Amino acid sequence: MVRGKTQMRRIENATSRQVTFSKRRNGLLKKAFELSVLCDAEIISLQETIQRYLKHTKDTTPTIDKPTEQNMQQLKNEAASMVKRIELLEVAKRRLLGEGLESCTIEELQETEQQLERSVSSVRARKTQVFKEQIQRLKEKEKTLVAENVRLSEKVRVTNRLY
Amino acid sequence: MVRGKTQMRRIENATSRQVTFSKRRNGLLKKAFELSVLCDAEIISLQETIQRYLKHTKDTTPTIDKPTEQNMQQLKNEAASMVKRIELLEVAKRRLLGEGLESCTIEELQETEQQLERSVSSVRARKTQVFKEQIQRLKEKEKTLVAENVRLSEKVRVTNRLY
DNA sequence: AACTATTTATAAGA
DNA sequence: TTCTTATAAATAGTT
Repeated sequence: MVRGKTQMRRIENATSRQVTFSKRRNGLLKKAFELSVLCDAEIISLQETIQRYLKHTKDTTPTIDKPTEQNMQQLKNEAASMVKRIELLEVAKRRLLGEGLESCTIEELQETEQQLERSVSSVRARKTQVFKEQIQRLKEKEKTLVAENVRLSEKVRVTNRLY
Repeated sequence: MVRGKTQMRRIENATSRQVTFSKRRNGLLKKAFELSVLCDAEIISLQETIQRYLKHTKDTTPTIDKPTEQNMQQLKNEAASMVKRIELLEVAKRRLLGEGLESCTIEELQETEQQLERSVSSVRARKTQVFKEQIQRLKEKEKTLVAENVRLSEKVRVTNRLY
């Protein structure tokens, strides 16, 4: 975040990690406190705040208009599954970022490695394609420009003959 | 905190308060997540992190379980940010899987390629480490077995001398 | 929802 | 750990 944007990945050096943790924790606590002062009515309690963070159902929930215990419960259940989904996605993403590998078996590591190799291939193939398309466009442009030049040259020659 | 430092006290205007709450909460969650990524060993999980920090927020009575229109609306609002988060995670994951690259710019492709290369390196490094540990364990086992063999051989020799 | 002028947070260094 | 400082990030008020 400073002196050249840091990568959003696990800090490998244990000391730096501890220092960063300490600093950022202080920052986070400060901001949480500020939020509680500025908006106190909105921060209801620890648990609720977390639940709020965890909410949602797209349109799987047919517009619940009546605020009943049952509807509230349903929303909360859906929230729970959303959370689970987010956690799974985060784990998968982290693995693809090459993080949190300590808990992987050799088989999982192999599989991840192979997947990453496939991914790299796809990305490179796409890059090549994009470049080729760009070159193609440039060549076509060149062709029309050359044609235009020929046309203009001819015009100039004709004009010169007239004078 | 901008355009003339704001006072650190409850925002009286309900609309402003709601807006500020929403903005700052997003900031807080983002920072909590960053902390969890940067210092993962120190942080158990995103949720716990948030819990930990929001513990310090004012504990004005939980109106939480009462099914009021307001609470329902809150739940629905929170839903939106969850969905957004899931969508972002899915996009990120797909990209790391080498899918859905059509919409990427060359720069994005380059960045993804580099990230994938870093990931592959991490995975391979971890594999190497696991193998080395395994070999180390086997060598130690070997050593104890050899020692045991020596001991047994000696015993046999002594025994043979007796008869 | 976006913008932007400022404030705030913070990474690295001392 | 604490302080400093250059720079990145957050955000209050505005549009």
